[in-house]
Parts: sequence; structure tokens; C-alpha cells
Amino acid sequence: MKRTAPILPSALAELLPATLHVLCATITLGKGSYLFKAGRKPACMYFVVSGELTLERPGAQGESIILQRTRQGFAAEASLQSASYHCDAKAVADTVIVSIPIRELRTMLEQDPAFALRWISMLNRELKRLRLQCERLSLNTVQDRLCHLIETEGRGGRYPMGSGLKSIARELGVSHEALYRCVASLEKGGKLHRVGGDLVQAGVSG
Amino acid sequence: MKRTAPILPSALAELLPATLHVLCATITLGKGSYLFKAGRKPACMYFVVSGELTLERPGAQGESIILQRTRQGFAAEASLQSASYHCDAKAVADTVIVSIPIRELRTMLEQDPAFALRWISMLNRELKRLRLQCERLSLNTVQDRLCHLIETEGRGGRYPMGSGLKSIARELGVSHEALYRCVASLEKGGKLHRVGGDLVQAGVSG
DNA sequence: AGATGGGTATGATCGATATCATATGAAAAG
DNA sequence: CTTTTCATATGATATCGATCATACCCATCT
Repeated sequence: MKRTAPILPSALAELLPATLHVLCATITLGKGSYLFKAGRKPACMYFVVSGELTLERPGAQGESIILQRTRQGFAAEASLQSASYHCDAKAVADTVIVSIPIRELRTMLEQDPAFALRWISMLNRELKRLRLQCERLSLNTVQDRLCHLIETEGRGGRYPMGSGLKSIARELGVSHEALYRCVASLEKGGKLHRVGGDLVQAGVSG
Repeated sequence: MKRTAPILPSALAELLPATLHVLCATITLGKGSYLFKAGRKPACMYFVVSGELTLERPGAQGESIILQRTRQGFAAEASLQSASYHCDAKAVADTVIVSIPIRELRTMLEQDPAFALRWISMLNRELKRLRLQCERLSLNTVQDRLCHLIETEGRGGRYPMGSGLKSIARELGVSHEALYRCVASLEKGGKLHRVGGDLVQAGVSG
């Protein structure tokens, strides 16, 4: 784990009041290393900039249960209120994280109503995204999930596949092979095209 | 749609400041009726007490895309900030809803920091629940999903099946037949028992 | 008592996907 | 320049679950 001067992504810089900016730190985690372990008292809130962080805890059968998987955004927001972590946070890839001290964050939320409302907006957007993802994962074919993704997260039938089809597959909860086949089949049927780095849905519009 | 004097569920009564209590109204919706339609300006925030409410909008291919499905809790929290609804809200069963005026809600969030923090707590809990559900829906067998549900939403390996296995099946995103079979098979293997109205996981504890 | 409806349950079938294997091309590393 | 690695791709196979059908039990209604 390495700490450096805070370089905030713009989403975070616009959300947080200036007072908090200087209190943030950037942390880089190597694949397989832990950000925190269960039992520890939360001192910071974490924002994943890149890579992938999972929150997990052991299940009754000894297997590890994944509670959350964050590739971009806040992890363990609930630690804002809780007295101790109930899970481990593990980087499953090389990961860059920004930490924000909870104590000062809480103080600012209490003292700055505009900030509190921005924070609530952020949580609302996050909720919306997660609800969409749940609905998507409830669909039972790869094609349905992919189309739902393009319709809801894309813009005008275009969805950027920045990090590749493989990572989209994980997001859709399907194997990458299945996704490759699905995309190939949709392309063959003329219902989908790859333009630049985007997946573009052929508008039936009729 | 029928409006009556506000009878708030305790979760809501404890969350909202007293000032807002009297401004709430209870609404009962018959199966198939709409709470609001896309385009309208949001005036109220809605809390589903019982029944089931979906938010949907038409997809590019004409099919209807479900954005959210609420059986208990807030629906369309994001309407707190948005200028108009982007979807329809439809009761897919006879449904009881409490409405809270957005304008006054926002005012209170700005003026009452303690309330704002309670609201943030509520959103955090909701996020936590949804993240768990996403992880659960990413599991590919019925058994894995059921065990994950019991481990994460239950208490000490017990999960109440209050509304029956059929509704749990919907929550798990599987057919009820598949769930019946899964439960039967786990019971046969001694890994699960039905005690009272609960599903009880046999602790391997060794 | 008979009818109706819903949850529970189980059987049979079919299709979709996970999984394993293999191949190719591009980029990165040596 | 060769080697390694990784995303992309496609084939073969086995399995799990969706779906349709049937049946039972229990509550409610008539």
C-alpha cells in the first residue's frame, strides 16, 4: 500500500467541499492485498478510481461471500455510520483508491446542507444504477441483459466498451464466451454493430 | 386510487421529522393501476408499504423495460432531484403507498442536519441491500443464490419465508419450480430445514 | 358441500449457458 | 526478434433451469 498526494477524480472533486480535498489521500493497492479487515474501526471512506475492490466475509460453510464489488465509485459507504467493519476489503486487481477521513466528512455533512444534498444526490444516482443492474441480472438470457445494458446505461443505443467485452461480461454476470457469441449473433442478424469503441444497437424504429 | 389519513409504518415515522408526518398521505392502488406516468413533474416521494410497484419505460424495440421493482421501501428516490419522471409507476398487485411531499422534504433535509444524516443512513442501508442482491444474482445456481440469501439477509442461518417460497423465488430471479426443487434437495441432503416459518441452514460448524 | 384460487410440489422436455479446449491476432515484455 | 500475455473468437459437451403439465392441500366464497 502506497500513499501519495491527493489527485481527485473530477466526480469526487465536484462532490466534496474544498475543505475536504486536502484531507484526501491516494492509495495504490497491489492485486491480492487488503485495504482493511473485519473488526477494524472505520477511519476513512474509500473511492475506487481504477482496478477492482471486493468486500467479502466468510460464510457458514467456510466459503467466502462477496458483499460488494466496486470497479468505480464508493466502497462501503455504510462505514460512514458503523462502528466497525464487518467484512474484508480486498483488491482483486491492481487498484487505485482515494481515501476520505470519515470524521471530517461527517462534520461537513452536518455543517454544510448543500454538501449533504449533493451527497444524497450521489447516493440516489448510485441506487438508480444498482436497481437497474438488479433488474438486468434478473433477465435470463445474455441477449436480454446486453440489450438492457445498452438501453439503460448507454446513450441513444450506443454503449462504450472501453475496457473490453470481457469486463462487460463480468458486469452482466455471464461468461465472456457467451457474450462473444451473443454479440456475434446479433451482428450477424444486423441488430448490433461495433463502431469505434462502441456497441451500437440498430434502431428498429418502426 | 384512494387517499386516506396518514398511517405511517414505524420505519417511516422514525425516519421523518414530526413536521412531515401530517403532510403524508396513504394511497391504495388496485392491481394494474398507475401511480404516475412519465413526463409528469414529481410532487411526491413514495414509500411502498405493501403490494408491489414497478417503474418501467418502453425500450427501443417496443418492449417494456423494468427499472425498479419495489415491494417494501422507497420508490424513485431520485425524483427528489429530478424535474420530471422518466418512467411510469405501475402497481402490479394491490398496493399500499405513503406519499411525502418533495418540496417540504427537501426543505427539511436542508434545515435539519440530523434528519439529513438519518436520510443518508437510510440510503446507505438501501445501497448495501442492493449490492448484496446484485452479488446474489450474479451467482449461477439456485442453490448458491438461496444460500447467499440466507447467509446475508438471514440471522444466524435462519431466514423467514413470510410471504412464501414463491415470492422468494422472484427475489432470487429464478422460477418457483426451481426453488421448490432446490429446497427439497437441500432438505433431503440434510443441509436445510424448515422450522416454523423459517428456512434454517444446517450449520456445518466444523 | 361444491367451486375457486393460490401456494406447494414433482415430472418431462428443451434450450441456453457454463465449462473446457483450441486458435488467432495484437500488444507488451524480454 | 522472440516470447509471453491477454482479449477475442469458436467448437464440443454437459448441466442447470425455464417452461409446460399435472396434482395435492388449504382457505375462502357461494
